[in-house]
Amino acid sequence: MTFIERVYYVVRLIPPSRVTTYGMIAKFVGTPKASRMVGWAMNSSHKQESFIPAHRVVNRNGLLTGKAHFKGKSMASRLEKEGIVIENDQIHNLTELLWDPFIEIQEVPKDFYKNLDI
DNA sequence: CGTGTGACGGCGC
DNA sequence: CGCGCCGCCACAC
Repeated sequence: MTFIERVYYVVRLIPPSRVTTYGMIAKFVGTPKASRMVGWAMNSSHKQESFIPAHRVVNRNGLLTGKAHFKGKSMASRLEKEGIVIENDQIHNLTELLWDPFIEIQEVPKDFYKNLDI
């Protein structure tokens, strides 16, 4: 799988009312220092046919840094609809809501890390 | 091919 | 503590 495919795969697994961070996704997909690339991937995620809950990806402090890229319903309102409380574009109880892919994802497709050296 | 561009993160000051 | 620098890397052009 390509970098983008791996990122989309992980983001699709984030359940409602939970969030994860760009850094965690970057680490999980095998490029721990490429967290910016995760944001870059989210930028074009809306073009995908299947739904990708990009609003559930926030920065390490729980800030909604990607909010400017949402058309229609805002990033905050999408999260609030799932019961997440936001104040000043920031999730307060991030540690409780955090969805850690290393803990939550039991197994990945065989070709997930195919073109990657780890 | 070369280069610019980020929805980030870590580290130093 | 906050702020700013810089490494990062997939992709468009």
